[in-house]
Amino acid sequence: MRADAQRNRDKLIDAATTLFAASGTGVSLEAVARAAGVGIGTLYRHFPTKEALVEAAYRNEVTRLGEAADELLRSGPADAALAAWMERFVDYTVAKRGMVGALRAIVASGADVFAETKGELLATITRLLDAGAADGTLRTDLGPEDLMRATSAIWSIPDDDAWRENALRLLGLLMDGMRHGTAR
Amino acid sequence: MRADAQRNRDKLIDAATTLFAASGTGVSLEAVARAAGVGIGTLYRHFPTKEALVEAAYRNEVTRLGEAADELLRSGPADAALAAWMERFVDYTVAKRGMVGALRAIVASGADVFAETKGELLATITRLLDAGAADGTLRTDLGPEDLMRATSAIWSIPDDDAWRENALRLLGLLMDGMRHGTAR
DNA sequence: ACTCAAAACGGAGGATTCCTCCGCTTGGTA
DNA sequence: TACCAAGCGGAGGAATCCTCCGTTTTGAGT
Repeated sequence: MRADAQRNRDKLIDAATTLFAASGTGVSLEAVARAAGVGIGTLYRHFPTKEALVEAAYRNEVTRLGEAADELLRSGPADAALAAWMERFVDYTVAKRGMVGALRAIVASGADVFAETKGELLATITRLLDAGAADGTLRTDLGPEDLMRATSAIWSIPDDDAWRENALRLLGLLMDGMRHGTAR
Repeated sequence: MRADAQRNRDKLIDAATTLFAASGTGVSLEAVARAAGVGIGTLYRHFPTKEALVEAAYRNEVTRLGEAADELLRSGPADAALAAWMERFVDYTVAKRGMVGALRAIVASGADVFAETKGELLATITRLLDAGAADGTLRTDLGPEDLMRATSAIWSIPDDDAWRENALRLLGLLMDGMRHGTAR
């Protein structure tokens, strides 16, 4: 890749991350290109579809969430780690509100769009669930996709002052089900 | 309202319900108008926005789901009624796959779009939860909105052959949390 | 340092979709 | 029947996603 191409690619990802976090992924691609200081054609050459740009913008952030899960697993039982990780997830979303639409799309994607980002998220949850199976603190009859989907319910909470509180209560329900479910 | 206006309104709702159920609400409004045999201007006079048409198309169906809940409450304890109602919800969604996008929008709507339909859904869940509080089979620290949002997670399940099975497993997790949660 | 082909650039414009406007037609009452 | 408010339909404005193609820039090889 040529040097200027790499520079423009980085500028595009930066601009997209900022704009998406601030105003959601409804932002027009022309606005992203303008903010990055490049033409619309350049944007489309680097990211053939809007989804590709969205995925690129959030890959890093998802990776960081995965690292946080590993750290939590090292310092306590799996159920506590899972609960704490969910809480971190909530706080992360509070900080980058516009990400909600993108995350929803990532989780909901059935086929191959967002496949890598989704896979990374699933791998993180799998590590948490495996640890729960090993130390016996979590039920074992639900897969990582089940939990990821259940967690995605927080994206449908309206965006008001009580958002964080509502999200935590919802995740508390899930944690109770995961800990005290009928099948261990 | 003039007779021809009423006729056209009904034709539009019929056409919209059919097309939305078959292909989702992504269908263009011109296609709906064409299927109803009216002009696009007529469609917009009756339903000023796309959302208004979507809401009109599904109001009836939501009412019917509410009646089903009352019937279930008459024939058993609240936790069983809630579980059975959720199952009915799943089967309903299987039948009208295109409705998913609309339901997601209804549940997620924070302000006033879809307010009536959402209110009807909430009233139904409230009746189920109140019954659970009365007979002691369900925890009481979660509100109807919490449960509705948690249930909405099934909309993010990819649309394949295992959809129903996946949805039921997810709702089973919720029911376990609702029955065996820490706070009663 | 220079050449030059390949690669990247940028913006005009095609296609689709939501929605508005306005001249024509029709239903229902006097 | 005669009238006119109400309803009708479709052309077209605006926003958005994405494509095409002539122009500019880069950097490897001499």
